[in-house]
Amino acid sequence: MPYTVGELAKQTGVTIRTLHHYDELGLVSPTGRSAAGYRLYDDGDVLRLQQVLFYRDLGFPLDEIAAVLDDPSFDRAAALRDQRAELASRRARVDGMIAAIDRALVSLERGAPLDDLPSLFDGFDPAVYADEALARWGQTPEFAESARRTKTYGKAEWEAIKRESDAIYRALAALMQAGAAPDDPRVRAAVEDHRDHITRWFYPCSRELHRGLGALYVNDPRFTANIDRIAPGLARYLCEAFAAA
Amino acid sequence: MPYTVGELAKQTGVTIRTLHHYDELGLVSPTGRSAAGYRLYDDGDVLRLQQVLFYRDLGFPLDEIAAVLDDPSFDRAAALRDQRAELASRRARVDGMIAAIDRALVSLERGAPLDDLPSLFDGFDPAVYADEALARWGQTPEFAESARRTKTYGKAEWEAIKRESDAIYRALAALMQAGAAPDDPRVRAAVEDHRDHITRWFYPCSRELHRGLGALYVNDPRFTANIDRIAPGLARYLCEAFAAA
DNA sequence: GCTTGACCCTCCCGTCGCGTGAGGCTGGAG
DNA sequence: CTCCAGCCTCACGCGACGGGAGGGTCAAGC
Repeated sequence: MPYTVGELAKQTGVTIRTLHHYDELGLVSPTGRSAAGYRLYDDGDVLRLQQVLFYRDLGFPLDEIAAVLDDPSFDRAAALRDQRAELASRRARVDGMIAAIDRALVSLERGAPLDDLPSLFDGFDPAVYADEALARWGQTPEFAESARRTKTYGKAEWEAIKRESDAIYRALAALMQAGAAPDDPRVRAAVEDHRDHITRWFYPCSRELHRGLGALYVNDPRFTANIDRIAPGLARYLCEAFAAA
Repeated sequence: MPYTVGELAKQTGVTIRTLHHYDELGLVSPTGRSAAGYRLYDDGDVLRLQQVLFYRDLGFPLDEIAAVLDDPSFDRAAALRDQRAELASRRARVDGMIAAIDRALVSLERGAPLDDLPSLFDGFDPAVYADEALARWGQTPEFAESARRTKTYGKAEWEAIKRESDAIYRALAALMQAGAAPDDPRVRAAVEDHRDHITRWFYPCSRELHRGLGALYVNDPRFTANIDRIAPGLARYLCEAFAAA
């Protein structure tokens, strides 16, 4: 005894529109049609639908569900593990947003009237930059200029600096992950962006100074950890890229 | 010194397309245009963009961002708390999916060849139903019929039963939350669906028996908790609705 | 003065999983 | 024969852009 869309919808808790959708995708197509064109689902179709809904409830996209179900040789366990990893990273992103909201709420309570203060450098205090510079470059004129200029920066500037550097790092991380060599022209361009960023915000940065900065990124675990948070191995890659420019 | 789209994109790490998008939404519109029609963003526009990106990174939808930024009297703290709650429920959903995947992986490892076994009743063993029925209805013929029939049910059937009952409960929860009275005709229809569901899967369920079931839902904390997981207060509402039918 | 290449513009279709109609047949009950 | 519930096929809409087509603009080098 075959089911019509309405009956099947009631049984499975999906809407009729969803059944239509799955039919036009070829994901769950009724075996038969009545003379008037009504969709008629038999028991096999119902089973198929339940399998689809099983994977859907696990967050799989519909095209992957089709792939899993239509290929008996598909490695289900691997698919589940992949999906688990995907969900885990989704959860991590949500956790990050929640943490950022909590930080914003705290600083709001502390009386900061602007709620756009940027929960800056999340966890990486700009003061660390200053300490680093002091320890390494001591009394160099570059440090003096940087200190003089950064002293005048407010929240807006630090926000801008962080966004800009993040953008550059992300671009370089993407190139790294795409397998671009450190002397690839696109990498060189991004490296120049970074040097320009340092020059505009901190001090005039020569290529030589820039190479030194690259060395710092791999030799100081605090810098390494912070940079590698964007992408594992990025600090080392930056060091090589800065040297190749 | 105003910025063009490309310059601003580099500074902020967004794409040019995103800037176009925000412009056509009126979310961040450049103050000026060059003679040739190029968008020219001044410092105020940049600030505005950074505020938008701040909220975007917290997961706010763009229309809410516009509302927050365009209304100075907007309660930012409340908006942040609301968004936090939204993210928390998103996180809970992802957690549920991950837990379901883990259960599926475990049963796959245990050698179950079908990966569509449904991680049934997540945490609510069907055996509980049996125990309940035994304690309450002892030797009634209804229990006998139910026991005889459910004995033959396999995974597929239990899956179907759960889906069907979930669908009915969700429909009733929606009606409850919409403020429908327990004797509302739509509620009556859904109640009949539920009674029919019991009759088809377990035992012939008269209206009287159904009322008894409703009482069980509020008097037994296990049932209450399980049902209220779908929506708080649903168990009580069901009891009233079953009585009003 | 002209070409080149990098930049900019405005449409406009595609994504993903359906929701939500519009406009029109069909099937069983009264 | 008439109702009304239920079915059908389009087809647009959402959210936040991605990406490309087709075409103007700007600074630099020849």
